[in-house]
Amino acid sequence: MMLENYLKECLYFTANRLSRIVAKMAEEEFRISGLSPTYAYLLMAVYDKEGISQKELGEILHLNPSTITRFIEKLTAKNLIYNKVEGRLSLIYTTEKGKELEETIYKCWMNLRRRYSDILGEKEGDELTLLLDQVSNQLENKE
Amino acid sequence: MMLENYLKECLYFTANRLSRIVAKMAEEEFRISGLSPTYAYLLMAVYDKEGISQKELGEILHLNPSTITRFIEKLTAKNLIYNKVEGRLSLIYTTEKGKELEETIYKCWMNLRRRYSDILGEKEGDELTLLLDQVSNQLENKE
DNA sequence: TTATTTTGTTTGTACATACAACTATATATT
DNA sequence: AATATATAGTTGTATGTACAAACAAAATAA
Repeated sequence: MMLENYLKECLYFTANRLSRIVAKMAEEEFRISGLSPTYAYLLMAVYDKEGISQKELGEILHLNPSTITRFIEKLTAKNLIYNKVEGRLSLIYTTEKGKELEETIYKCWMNLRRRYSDILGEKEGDELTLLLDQVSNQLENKE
Repeated sequence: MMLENYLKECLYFTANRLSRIVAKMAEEEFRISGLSPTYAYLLMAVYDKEGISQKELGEILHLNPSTITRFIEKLTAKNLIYNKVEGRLSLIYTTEKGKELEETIYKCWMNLRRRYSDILGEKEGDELTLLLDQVSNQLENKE
């Protein structure tokens, strides 16, 4: 069998490739917010729950604690969030400047969605997204 | 709407998450080869065509030229491949030591496949993989 | 034949992310 | 109350990958 077939029959390879393609699109769409997409999503999580802990952020975003720490650092440096240490917890809040970004981020989110929907079809895009979510859950629970 | 819904409705987020989960599985399965999966795939591409150029490697693996250069460096340092410069091309060949890895890599590839098939179902896993390949092609051609 | 453009590769730099080891706080056990 | 264990966050370090700019060779135009 030819190599290309091996590759396209490997979930690691195809998932990885798709992820890079979509990541590039997402970076472009979020550029006007001045943030890369994951940072924007972290902010969204704080809009959703002011005073959220880092642990919760990690759970929602499916990122490692150390990654969260690093993201918090950067967003704090940009003066978009701040944290209040409460015992061993570090609770995260948006600053005024952070709040001002909410509209923009939401717009980016919509633009990204429209961008791939235009190519894949709205229904197909949504179904794919849902499918990937379910598959991830399966893979994470079953081991 | 709650944030978690926004996230699982975003292809960037779900594709990225899946990719990280599968990447971790793949790294574990390829560990016995001493290579991370993408390096192993590069080697497979050289098995498939001794004397392949870096450009071709990039096209097959869907990686940037600069990334290929870096991978070549590492695999050369491990004495698994070598290159022959031919004009402006750099042609890649496997060394003896590289050839010895072929069996092992193939086994890792199979193990990885079995591992996620056991969770997702063989048919479902294959269909998903094919779907991701098609979606990636769509997204890359349509812009 | 020289000058220009194109093509393939490399180098510097940057970023998202992870893991392992560590620190600090909180809870449970003796 | 003192000690042990669990939990939350941080720090050092590593890795895969990309982009932009540089470089070198080849192809084309002058």
